[in-house]
Amino acid sequence: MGVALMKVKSKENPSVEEVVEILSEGLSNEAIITLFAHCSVFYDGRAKSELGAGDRVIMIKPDGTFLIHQKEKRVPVNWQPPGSIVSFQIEEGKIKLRSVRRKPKEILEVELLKVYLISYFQAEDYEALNLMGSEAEMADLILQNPSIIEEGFKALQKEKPIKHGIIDIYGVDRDGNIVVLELKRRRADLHAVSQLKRYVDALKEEHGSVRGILVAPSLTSGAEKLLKDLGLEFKKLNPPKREKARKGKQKTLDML
Amino acid sequence: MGVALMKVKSKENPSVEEVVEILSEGLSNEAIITLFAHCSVFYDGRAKSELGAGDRVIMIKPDGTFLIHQKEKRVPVNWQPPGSIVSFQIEEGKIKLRSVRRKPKEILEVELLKVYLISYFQAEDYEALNLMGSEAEMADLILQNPSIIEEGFKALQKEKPIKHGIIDIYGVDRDGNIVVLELKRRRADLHAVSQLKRYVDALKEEHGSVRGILVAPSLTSGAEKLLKDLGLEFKKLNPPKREKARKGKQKTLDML
DNA sequence: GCGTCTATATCGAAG
DNA sequence: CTTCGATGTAGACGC
Repeated sequence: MGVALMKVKSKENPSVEEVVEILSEGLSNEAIITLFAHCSVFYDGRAKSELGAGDRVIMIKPDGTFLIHQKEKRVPVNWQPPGSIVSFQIEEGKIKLRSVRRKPKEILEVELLKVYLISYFQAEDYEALNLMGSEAEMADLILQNPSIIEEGFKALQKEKPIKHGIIDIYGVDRDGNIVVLELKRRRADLHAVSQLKRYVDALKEEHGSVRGILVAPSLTSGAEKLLKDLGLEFKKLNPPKREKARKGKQKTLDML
Repeated sequence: MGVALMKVKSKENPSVEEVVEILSEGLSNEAIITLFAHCSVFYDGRAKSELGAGDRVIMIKPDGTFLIHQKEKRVPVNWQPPGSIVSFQIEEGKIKLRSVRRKPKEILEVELLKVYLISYFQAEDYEALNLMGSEAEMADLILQNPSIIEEGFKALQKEKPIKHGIIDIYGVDRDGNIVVLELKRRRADLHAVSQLKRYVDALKEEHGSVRGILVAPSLTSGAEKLLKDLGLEFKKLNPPKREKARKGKQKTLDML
């Protein structure tokens, strides 16, 4: 017995039975389910939280993602990541949604006090994001054109694992000194300087003189001071916004 | 002329005119608007991205938050943060949503090729999340009971600003040595050790011997090695999951 | 699986 | 406003 394959289904002010029906259908159809509901939320896992009753938007994705959004902020107030298992039960005439993550063990429970809208969407999507301006692209730019850093710079290795961490770019300058580059796609802060220092210190245990260069569009005031105190250097570089080869799944003949 | 104040409104497979109507109503009503739509997305700002046509869920919050979710992953594929200004226009019979952030200048554009569902929700919510198990609670625990760290430890200051950064907890041990605590609510990594090292180094410029203790439930293998190499210490401590005083806005008589 | 690191990170607190 | 550090960070990539 197959469930009707509808692209979209929705119901305003549904009864408990209708919520159960649409929820079940959405889950078995691998649809994205959204609810507008008055609800309270409980979470226990890496931390623990309680959220008293209020109106929220709930989204359940076919990959197990579970999101609860309040009317403000970019981030969900509570959530469960992909791979979580969602289920529901009825207690005293109210629906309780439950999402469980196995490792680490985390449980999210939503008590639906009133559902204003339930809907699902059988989304088809074969496209992936093409993002330009990442740190990876800064690295590509430097590897293709090392003199951007300084005349005579030669890049020897990318993502070189060392004793305590992984160096973004490892190379030598015109005088043969070892050079460590730490790249940041945005304004670099104290954290970035400490990271560079850690790499430089690790290499200094083996080589004599090691230069450390922080490559970023700019520095915070504190980063600039610390960099100077530690004898490290700064090279201004903006991340390039270049088109990349398409990575997303393409609709091919095989899929039809 | 006032717009009818409905808590929820929705329309499946709406016409362009109906999308415009519900969108306008939702925006002026300070509602959360969601769309199920086949769309393509363009973003330019701190980075730049393109996303070819596919089915997504779009959410627009009254605070300006703009989210575009694909059917997988916990995070939105594109977004705009709170404070952004949303608008729309019609081009060749298609609706184009546009969200602009002023600083940094960022633009998000969504071309709606087909809308399967549009809905809005006049959400009322006066509750804030009560989260237990944060780093702040570890700090409270230590300040209330310093011997948790070791016999004779005395905490002198919390969040002490120093030359390069801010120390979580600053104190002295039974022998009068300066002690720096760096707290982590989860397994501590290389970054945490580098951070502690930065604070210890800064204090060493003024005081003679300074002890650094990383306080966390556990350490990564690399963090343990680096900690030992740097002569720093580890104290195992789990973040407590304690109830906190309510912080959320409460419905009070004044509001009625 | 763990370890390491990036992110259009977002968010909040403090100066 | 900027700086700084936490986050139930999530996600990716390597081993």
